[in-house]
Amino acid sequence: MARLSDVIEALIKDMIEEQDGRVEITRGELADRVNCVPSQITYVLETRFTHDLGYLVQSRRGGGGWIRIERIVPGEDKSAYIMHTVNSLDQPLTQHMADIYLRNFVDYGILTEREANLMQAAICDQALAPLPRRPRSEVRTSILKSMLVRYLLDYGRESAVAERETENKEKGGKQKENRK
Amino acid sequence: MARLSDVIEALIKDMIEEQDGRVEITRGELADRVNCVPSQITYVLETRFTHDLGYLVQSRRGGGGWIRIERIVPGEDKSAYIMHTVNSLDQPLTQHMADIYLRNFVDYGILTEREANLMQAAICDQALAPLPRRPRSEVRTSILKSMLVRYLLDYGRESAVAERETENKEKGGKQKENRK
DNA sequence: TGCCTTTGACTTTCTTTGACTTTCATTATA
DNA sequence: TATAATGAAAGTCAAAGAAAGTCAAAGGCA
Repeated sequence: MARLSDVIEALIKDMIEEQDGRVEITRGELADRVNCVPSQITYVLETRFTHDLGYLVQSRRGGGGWIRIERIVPGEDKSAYIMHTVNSLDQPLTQHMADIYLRNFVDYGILTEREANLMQAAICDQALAPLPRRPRSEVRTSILKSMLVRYLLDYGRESAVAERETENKEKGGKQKENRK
Repeated sequence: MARLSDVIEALIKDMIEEQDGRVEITRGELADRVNCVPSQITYVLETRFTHDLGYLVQSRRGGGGWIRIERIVPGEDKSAYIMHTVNSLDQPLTQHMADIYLRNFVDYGILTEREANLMQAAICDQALAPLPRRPRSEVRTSILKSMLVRYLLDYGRESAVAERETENKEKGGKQKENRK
């Protein structure tokens, strides 16, 4: 018998598929649809929509609150490389090690120097100075993963837009703004 | 959707933009336009138009009273705007507050959406999840500042390169490709 | 038996509302 | 003319509302 969590997972994935890689909905509404308590949604998001799997999850509390789940566009050239790194990252990272990863990305033409610099600024010792060493290296890993997935997400969208535009041009059709 | 506060925020920003960086209006009239109680305007001003975000809000009570909202830093000078933020930021930031800062940058064309997204990924709750709430907000401030400063550094370098290239062109000299 | 799942009571974060207070300009009054 | 009354603002603050988050206990299943 299908576990509830599996049903929720499938539902979310369907919605993501239908909606161009991104869902925004209230946790409560999602819970209503499958008749479960809201906290179960949280559980599913935490266990099945992780960075490693290429998802970003955000939320906002209070009136008008929501949860948002976004997924990278798989199958791009870059994405395999970056996701491979994301998946292999599971140990705490020193700044030095993180720098090496970033340098590699630049050397292989995956990231521009600017992009790498920005990421470096987020995970350098100075930025994380308020933290003791222990959680510092842990959170460094987490931040790096988050940024890499985000990068991929926007990168994928951009190429998708570019493709669509090329198609339109080929068809000689006129294009209209389709991003809100 | 349509959180009232968001509508009010957008409305005020539009008015500021149209009127060259400053609006003067009665709180009551603003409230009437969006059909809310006047104190909600106060709430929006307090949360979205603070000094740190680059605004100066003044008001006068009594008959003929008004509120005035003004951008502190002129819109054209991107680096001044970012520096203002870096300098005035020193309180711990919730993700929600950080998002407001980033959206402000995007609204004024200081960061592209992608750049803001990338920064957002570095300071979102999901990325900082390994941390307990207390140090989390503190380190968020620190990371954001670090990224903004780095952004400025590279931004400066880039405009310096652009300038140099212009100079070279003017001299008719040929230029070396030194940046992607 | 040990790991997932499921549940629900309780907490925290944001937003909206409204009753009450303070301040100011204008007008009326002594 | 000096003061008092009036009305028109904005300010304050706490309560109610609307979400999501947390966490530990209970339930299943390999």
